[in-house]
Amino acid sequence: MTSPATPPANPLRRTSRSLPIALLRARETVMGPIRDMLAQTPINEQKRRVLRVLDESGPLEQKSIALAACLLLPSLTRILQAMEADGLVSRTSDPADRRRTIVTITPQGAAIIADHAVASNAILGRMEEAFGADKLNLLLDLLEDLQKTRD
Amino acid sequence: MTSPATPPANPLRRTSRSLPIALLRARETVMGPIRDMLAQTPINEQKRRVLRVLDESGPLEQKSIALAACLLLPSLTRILQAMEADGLVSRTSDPADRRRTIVTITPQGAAIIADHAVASNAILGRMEEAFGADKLNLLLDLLEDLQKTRD
DNA sequence: TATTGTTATACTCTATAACTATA
DNA sequence: TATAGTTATAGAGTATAACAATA
Repeated sequence: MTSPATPPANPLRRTSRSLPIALLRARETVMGPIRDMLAQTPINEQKRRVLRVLDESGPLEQKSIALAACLLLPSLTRILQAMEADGLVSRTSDPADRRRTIVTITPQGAAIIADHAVASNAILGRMEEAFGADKLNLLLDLLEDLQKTRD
Repeated sequence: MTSPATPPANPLRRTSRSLPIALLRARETVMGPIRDMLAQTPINEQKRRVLRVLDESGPLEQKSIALAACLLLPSLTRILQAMEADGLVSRTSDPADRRRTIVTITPQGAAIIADHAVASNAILGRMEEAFGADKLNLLLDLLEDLQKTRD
């Protein structure tokens, strides 16, 4: 006998089929070489996400940055204070709605992201080779779709 | 004109096509309702991962738990001490190699996981409905494949 | 009255190194 | 000499609430 006569009424999925766990494991796999790269630069994962978002979208209010970079506003406040002190971003209050703070990436901040691009693309290239470019694109399509269900 | 005549030499992918960022955003999307569920139970995300892994695999040494649950060994040490004090797991040293500690889920630990199953499966059911069961399975297949590239 | 962002606080995980016990 | 796990420590993110300024 290798299994009970009656399975549990509400069995949980195997952890490899649990989306939260599978996403986390996949992210750890992917982040390994990227963490090695970041260790040689003056920013960490969170600051890199903030710079990537600003570099892509242009100046943004903090609430939008928090959503796009997956950070809570109190965390982002502290991170941006450090980044502003380091000259990576600048902040001005929005003249149209002075509750809002508009954050802009500085040339120094953009330079760090540009410096990462070579190493970053090399890491992705190796991953495409190991995993398959078609599968990688399909995976990114599905992840993008999934994000759209976030209201 | 909507784009510069010559793009940067090493442009970075859009953040929605950056695998680390896309995986993180997808995970945040998925974890929303699961965090609501966990808030009503006596365990947090990390402890739930540990219990899920032990419930699935049976007794394991800590190094294997750390890998499967995406936790560092020092973090796991502290988490398991709390979980043992709460009666969710038990630990014994491996007689075959006394450096190793074998961790086993207790009936109380298994009961917590079983209690989660109904709510957890309901959450996944809603996600299947919003996202599509076929796409979800394809996504899980790809994530499982990606994990295999982790050596 | 609601929203944006800041501050404060307690908790927890991360990351690294040093250490113990065992092999 | 290498490995499994623990301890120590510094740093940082998480989560929540309370608060200020603005709309």
